[in-house]
Amino acid sequence: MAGNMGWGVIEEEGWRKGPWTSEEDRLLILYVKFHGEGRWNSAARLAGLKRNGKSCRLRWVNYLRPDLKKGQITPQEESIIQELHARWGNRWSTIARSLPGRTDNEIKNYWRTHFKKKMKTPSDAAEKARIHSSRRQHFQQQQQQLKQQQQQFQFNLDMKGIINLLEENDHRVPSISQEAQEMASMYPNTSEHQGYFYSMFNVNDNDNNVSAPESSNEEILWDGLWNLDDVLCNFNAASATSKASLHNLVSPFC
DNA sequence: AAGAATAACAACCGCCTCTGA
DNA sequence: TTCAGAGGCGGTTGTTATTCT
Repeated sequence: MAGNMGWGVIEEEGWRKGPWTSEEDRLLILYVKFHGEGRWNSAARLAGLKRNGKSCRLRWVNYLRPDLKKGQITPQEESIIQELHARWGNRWSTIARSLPGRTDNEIKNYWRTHFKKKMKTPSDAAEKARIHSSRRQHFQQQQQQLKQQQQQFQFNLDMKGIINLLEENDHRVPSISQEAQEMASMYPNTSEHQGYFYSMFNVNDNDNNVSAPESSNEEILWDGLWNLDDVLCNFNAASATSKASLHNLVSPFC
């Protein structure tokens, strides 16, 4: 819904406000994918987002986290919410911990729109709300699927563009640095590029988890990734190893 | 058909706590 | 011990979508 909400985008002291764009979402997802959650002010800076840290955190926690459960609150969840609210009151984050995939914001909104209403009119409001919610849910699921398909398509296009540019430059720099060759020997079951990538991001062949690079050089490399212009600009001056790592960094997305 | 009412929820605000220098 | 910055939390607002009259 955020994308089509008509809030004017306010710029205050350089910070953007209002609804997030799909591009901003994409940048934030990429940041978290490689740096992990936390250090949200850094996220804003490194990802090139003109958002403050709080806004980044909120967007991730309430909307972008991959483990979020989409869809209607189930009757089981509803009864849990009622029970826990009776016990803890408006401690939404505490309640949310008992409902995996649900956020405190979501539960808070649900409570306000459902239970407060129910307390006023205990008639057939619940049934009407359920029907209404079901219809709305169906519509939203369709819209969500469509949006995700569009975003994935655009994302793949972007990444393929980067890959193509990297490959063009690969032809101009045929030699592989000694470091890359060492990494290739350390990871004999992979290409030298993958070996460097794995070592750089602390992953192995059996591990899909990727952690953030630690050294300052790697951070510089990482920072450069966030802006395609920067990538291309730095590329001409970068080592073959760095280019290989850049290449492998974006490959999984294509 | 049109306007009013309501539901839903993303996003912001302000306060509080925690943590590290 | 103090202080500043980061992050967490609950309350609230603003907007769109949908239903009702």
